[in-house]
Amino acid sequence: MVVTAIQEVRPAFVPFQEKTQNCRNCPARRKSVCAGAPVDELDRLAGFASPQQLMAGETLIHEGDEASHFFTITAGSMKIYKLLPDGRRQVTGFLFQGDFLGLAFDGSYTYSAEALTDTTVCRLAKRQFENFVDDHPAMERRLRAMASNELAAAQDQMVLLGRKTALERLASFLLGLIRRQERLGRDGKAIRLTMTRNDIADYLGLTTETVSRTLTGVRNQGVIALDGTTLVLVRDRARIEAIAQGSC
Amino acid sequence: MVVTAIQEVRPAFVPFQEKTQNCRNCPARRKSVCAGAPVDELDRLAGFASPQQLMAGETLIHEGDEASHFFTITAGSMKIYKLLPDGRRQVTGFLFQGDFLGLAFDGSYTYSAEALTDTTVCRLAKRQFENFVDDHPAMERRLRAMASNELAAAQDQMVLLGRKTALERLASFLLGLIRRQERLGRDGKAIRLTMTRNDIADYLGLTTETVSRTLTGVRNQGVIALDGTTLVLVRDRARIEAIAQGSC
DNA sequence: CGCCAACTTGATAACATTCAATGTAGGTGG
DNA sequence: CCACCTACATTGAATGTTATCAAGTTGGCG
Repeated sequence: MVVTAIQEVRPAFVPFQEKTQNCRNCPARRKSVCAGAPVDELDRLAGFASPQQLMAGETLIHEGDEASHFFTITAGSMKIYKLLPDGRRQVTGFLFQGDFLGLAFDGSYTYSAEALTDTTVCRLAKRQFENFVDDHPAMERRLRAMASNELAAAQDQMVLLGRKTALERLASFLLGLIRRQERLGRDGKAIRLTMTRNDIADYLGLTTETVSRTLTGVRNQGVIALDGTTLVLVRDRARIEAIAQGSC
Repeated sequence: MVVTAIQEVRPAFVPFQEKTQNCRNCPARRKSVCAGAPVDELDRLAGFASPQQLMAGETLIHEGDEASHFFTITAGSMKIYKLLPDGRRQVTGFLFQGDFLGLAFDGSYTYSAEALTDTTVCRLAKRQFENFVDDHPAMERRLRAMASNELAAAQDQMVLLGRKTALERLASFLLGLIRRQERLGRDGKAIRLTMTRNDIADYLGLTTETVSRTLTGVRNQGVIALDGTTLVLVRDRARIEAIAQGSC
């Protein structure tokens, strides 16, 4: 039953087939920056927007590359990350439907982005998109709101990385996934992890081994159950919240 | 000689005396969000802007309080931080002239802000400021640009907190101060630390002791020299950059 | 059915924290 | 003006959480 619900989250990959993007039918429009565009301007928007399919594991942008496009995630999930010269990696976020890539740069991308699952993004020509935004204050406002929200989330993540224990980090991470799922109208009782333990580790500033051990720990305490390695069943949400806050 | 230059950075505290704010003369205008306001609208802006003086150590906003105002730093320096219930603290940023407080919230402040030195801020009534911004696209654009820059900086800080060693964190921190000073047109050979070791520790996700030890370490290696506890003399900037990147 | 990547588990080691004591500087009052 | 007081900073020793190194195990997929 629960499993059935989850399978719906991960449908067989059916990419957009249309060659010309039609923004009116876009499943992500209301969630994305495009919700700020008036309906009668959607065709102009479609003029410089094109869908792009990514297979799981495919890289969309490389940190440092010249930024010629913005992107909105239409379907699927991605991770964004930064690398140190010696290969140490910090995942700065996991992105889902409606999320925007490219808010922060000055000519070149400041992070790399890779698809976690099969993903569809909407590719927006930078120059034309910027002109469009200049003509639509509601869009500009929405971009700022999105940037502000991301900034607040980034500050929460700084608290996590700077001051929380491994257990608290993992609980905070799970809670974030639960809340996101609830925001999207689904219940937060079962969470499908679309990223590897290594991705989670690089997001939480830990190692794969510590993530694995900590996950086993909370499972043994009955806070969660695991069905396979990717399906987390939430048994005691209140406990997760308490741990995440550090009141434990 | 160097000390003389530094003393100019920290003049005796002479607050604005004017009761009515005059945005035209504002020393921070060109650096701040207000640079996006047309000159002939500065008087309207001044109508809901009032200067406020803070003594070193004074708290301007408390995380969680209802947000009724935005602020721009006119002179001085502040720290912004978040607390966990048990008192663990993460400093999410140090703010200086021209910086804006309040980019990210939804009714209430998401962080606390405290003056490091005697500081003057420009207090902006939230509602009226928002209306003003709605009427001035250039201001909206500037707010977004500022949010984007802060977001990029926040992502850099995530890399620091999640993946760098104590030594690398300290070098990154010093480099940030050096670069900011250079951006402001002064040379980066001497840096006055306006924050305590504890503030630095809470910014870098370390303890006071580790910051102190690490600082002593780089001093003993000749990378920097210390004059008292607050004046850092940069001896080997290239080395600091190399360490900060992790190539060491 | 078997392979390979991902995951888990265990033993050891390291870096940073914690606890503790001492040192130093700026500010206040006698 | 100096001594004292309090904050802040430094240094040392012991501890601990997480990383590292090293096997094994699982499970998804051809």
